[in-house]
Amino acid sequence: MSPKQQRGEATADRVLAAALDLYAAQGPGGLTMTALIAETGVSSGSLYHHFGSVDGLAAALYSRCMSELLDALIAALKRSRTARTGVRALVEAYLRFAQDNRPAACFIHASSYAGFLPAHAERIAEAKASRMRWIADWLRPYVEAGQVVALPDPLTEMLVIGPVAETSRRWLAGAPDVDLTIAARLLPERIWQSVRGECPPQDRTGR
Amino acid sequence: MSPKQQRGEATADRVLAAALDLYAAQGPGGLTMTALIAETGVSSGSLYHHFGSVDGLAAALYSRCMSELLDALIAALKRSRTARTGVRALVEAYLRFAQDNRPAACFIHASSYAGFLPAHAERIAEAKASRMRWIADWLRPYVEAGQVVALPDPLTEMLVIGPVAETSRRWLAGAPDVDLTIAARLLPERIWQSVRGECPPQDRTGR
DNA sequence: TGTACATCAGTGAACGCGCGTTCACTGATGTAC
DNA sequence: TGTACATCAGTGAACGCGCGTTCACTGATGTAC
Repeated sequence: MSPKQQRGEATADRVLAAALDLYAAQGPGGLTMTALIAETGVSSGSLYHHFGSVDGLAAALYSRCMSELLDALIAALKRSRTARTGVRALVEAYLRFAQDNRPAACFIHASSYAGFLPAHAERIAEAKASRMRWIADWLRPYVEAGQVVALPDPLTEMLVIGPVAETSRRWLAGAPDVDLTIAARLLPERIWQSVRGECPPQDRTGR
Repeated sequence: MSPKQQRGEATADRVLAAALDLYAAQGPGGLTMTALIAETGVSSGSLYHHFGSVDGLAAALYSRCMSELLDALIAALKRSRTARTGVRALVEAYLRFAQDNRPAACFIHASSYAGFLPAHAERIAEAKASRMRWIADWLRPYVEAGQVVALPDPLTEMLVIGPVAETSRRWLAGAPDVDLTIAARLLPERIWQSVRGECPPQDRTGR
């Protein structure tokens, strides 16, 4: 299922790229084996050799797109030195990812909690878990210091990701009243207000 | 397309109810004309007489579910007398709706921005628009008084709905770490913090 | 360096199934006079 | 109150299409001796 030769990996990559294009161009329902075979020239047998089924292919694509998104978020966090700038950077990075990687963002938002997920849950969790842990680890010290509010497990994530996910979703759907540039300017501070703790930071280095 | 006789409306209702059940039981992909015909005993011709196509049926179902959700939110707002309690009530009502109307919430969250929406956009907007306007009208005075932050059009909605939509979505997908009761206790105040304005309310009537 | 062999990668015709949709039709309901 | 007629509601057999998947096969790659 996972390629053991270079050319195998190459074709798998090529197929996934084409699948994403297809999805972006035709929407859900455009992503079919038949279309993928026609588009890439790869044979059906080869497709099944690599992905096992349509759901397997969708899961692989989802896993890949989600990893890219999380990597973008992590990269943004790495540049941040305070809780506030970190949270703000997370928000900005998410919105920028949606703008720069429309097809991937589309696929992620449409397939979250879709049919193929239960079947390939482990495969997907594998890619997500370590990256989510990294983000949680980054945040933890600030929570312990009281600069970020302490909430049961996924609630802080909901507060930060919720508004940007909803904004992205609506923008991706083509809503004319959503402007990602304006959102990226105004949402970060508002979202920070929703997760900031009672204690301000003790020491302020830098300007 | 819209029924002109009582029995017509009755069957349309019965079909939509069955469609929602089918969706809840089998997920997306379980909602097919074939399955609906088998489930309800209504003939295919009758189905097309009322809904025109599968997409038309999905649009009608979406429109109905969304109206129910928005009505629940409006009902919650009607009981509120301050900006803070209103926003908190909105959050609580959304989460309660998800818990009490799982199939409807499922369908709404999965189909938002799905394939059938562009085709039947007007039909859906019609049901949504007046209710959304009601909510916007409720909020406006508080925005003008500075108790709720003034943001470009959909951003306040994103801040309020985003976290609860994301929380519902994950709970509906069966994530074990999401507890709607805990969310309903902790999210309202946090979300209020994200949309509150600079000016506290001038007069406080009541206790 | 050459050969033998196991594994991986890729082919493409063929399959059956269930999907959405159509259409000529019958039966029920309401309305006008 | 009765009749005629238009419209609405509902039937169900039949259609073709494109989907996901299989399978017996060939070709390429890497590895062991």
